[in-house]
Amino acid sequence: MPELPEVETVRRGLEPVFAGAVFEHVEQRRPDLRFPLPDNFAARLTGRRIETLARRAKYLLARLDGGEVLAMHLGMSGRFTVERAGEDARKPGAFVHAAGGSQAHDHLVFTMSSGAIVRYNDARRFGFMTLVAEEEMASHKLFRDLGPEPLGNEMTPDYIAGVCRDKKTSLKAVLLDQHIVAGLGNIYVCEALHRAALSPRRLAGTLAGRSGKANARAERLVPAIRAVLDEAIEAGGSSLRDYHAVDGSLGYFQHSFAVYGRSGLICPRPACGGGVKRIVQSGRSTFFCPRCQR
DNA sequence: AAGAACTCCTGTTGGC
DNA sequence: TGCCAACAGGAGTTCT
Repeated sequence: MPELPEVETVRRGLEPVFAGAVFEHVEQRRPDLRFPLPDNFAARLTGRRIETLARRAKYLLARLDGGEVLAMHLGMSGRFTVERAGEDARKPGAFVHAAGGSQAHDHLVFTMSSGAIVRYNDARRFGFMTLVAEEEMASHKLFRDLGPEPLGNEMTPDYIAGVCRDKKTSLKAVLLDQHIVAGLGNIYVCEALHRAALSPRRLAGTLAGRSGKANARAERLVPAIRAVLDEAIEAGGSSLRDYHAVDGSLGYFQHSFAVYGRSGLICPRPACGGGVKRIVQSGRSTFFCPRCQR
C-alpha cells in the first residue's frame, strides 16, 4: 500500500496521539504479521511512553522511553485508524470506519494515555513490527543498508549517477530498490519517471556520464522525484484501495496521476499526444508514455 | 554476485 | 449471476 507520502501522512496523523503518550493497554490478537511479533510484545509496550514518532523510508519509528524503538512497516495493506475513546465513530465525516469499533484484520489495538484507541489493520499481513534497541538501529539489518531519503540532501544527481553507473538493470528497478533510494514505490517511480521524461525501461547506467558524474537525465530525474513526493505529501498521499489517513480521510494525489493506472489514456504532457501503456517489469505493472519517456 | 523470479496473504475486479 | 484468473502502494528469499 503505502509509499513515502502515505507513510508520512500516517505519521503526521499518529504523532498527536502517540508522541508523549503512554501505552496503557496493548491488545495483540495474533502472534505474527509478516514475521512473528516480538516475544512478550504487549507486555514490553505496556507502560512505555512514546517520545517521538519519526519516519525513515517507509518505516514508522516510535522511540520509547526504555531505550527501544518500535519499528512499524505497513507492507501493502497495513493501516492505522485512530479513534478517541468514547467518541461516536458514526459522527458525520467518519465514513471510512463508520461502523467504528473492531474490524476484520484488526491485529493490534493500542489504548493510549492520550485518550486515543489506535488500531492496526492489515488484511494481507505483509506489514510487520519489531522492537530494536536504540543503539542497534544503525547496525540493524532492516536499516543499515537503506539508501538515502529522496527528500533529503544526499540524493543528488551525482549520487544517482554513481549508483546507476555500470548497472545492467532498468531505471525502474533501480528506483524501486530501497537500498538505493529509500521510500519510493511503484506509483511514485512511475510518476517521477514520467515527469523526468525518462523511460522506465532505460538502462540505469545511462544516467551516468563518461566520468560517472550525472548527465542531463540524472539532473532532471532528481527534481522530478522530489516534486512528485512533495506534491503527494501535500495531497495526503494517494488513496486507491486500502489506504486512508488515521482519521479515515482519503488522500487525493491519485487524481493527479499522469500515468499510474491510466493505460489507454492520452499522455497529459502538453503537446505529447502519446498513449499511456502498461507493461510488466519484474512482475509489477509499469505505466508510462513511450512517446515522451525516452 | 547481480538481477530476475518466486513467495508470503487476503480482497477486489474484470472477463467470460 | 457466478466463477475464476489476474492483480494490488512491498520486499525478503531463492533461483539462474
